[in-house]
Amino acid sequence: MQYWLMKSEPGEVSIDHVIELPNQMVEWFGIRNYQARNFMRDMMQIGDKALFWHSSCKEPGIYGIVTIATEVHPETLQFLPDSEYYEPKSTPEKPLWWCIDVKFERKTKFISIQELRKYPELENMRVLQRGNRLSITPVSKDEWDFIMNLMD
DNA sequence: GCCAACGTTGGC
DNA sequence: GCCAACGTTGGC
Repeated sequence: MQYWLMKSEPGEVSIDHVIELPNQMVEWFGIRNYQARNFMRDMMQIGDKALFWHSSCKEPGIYGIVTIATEVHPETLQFLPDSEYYEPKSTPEKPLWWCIDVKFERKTKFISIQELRKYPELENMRVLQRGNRLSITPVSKDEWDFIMNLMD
């Protein structure tokens, strides 16, 4: 099993929004970055766990935990001409963008990015690196365990 | 709203 | 296939 960190703008999909959805699941739509796509398409497996991060908001940081709940599948919005995520180059026969669905596991104590930066144990976390713009990043088991302890 | 960092695009 | 220009991300 692998661990991940997944960013979402709370104005689009917040952890509280996921709780309200059927089965508490949501397609991880709208990813238009190849590295992030490849993580989902090639590396994620059902049962992997991810830190749910709110970005582009007043208090960026970790708000909850979700699990990877489906196999990888073509992302739906790329085929919808009216969607802001429409991708004319993509076809159902040869989809360009792939994603998984995540399922709500639990809300956690909020841990801000400033707090995460305090710990030398977490200094290599991808999300904390200067200039990081990747919305899906791997988290090591050590980092994961350390963060779980912070939440107790 | 600024801007650093980095990804993408497209002319050559 | 190089690389300048441009666009996007996202913390601050």
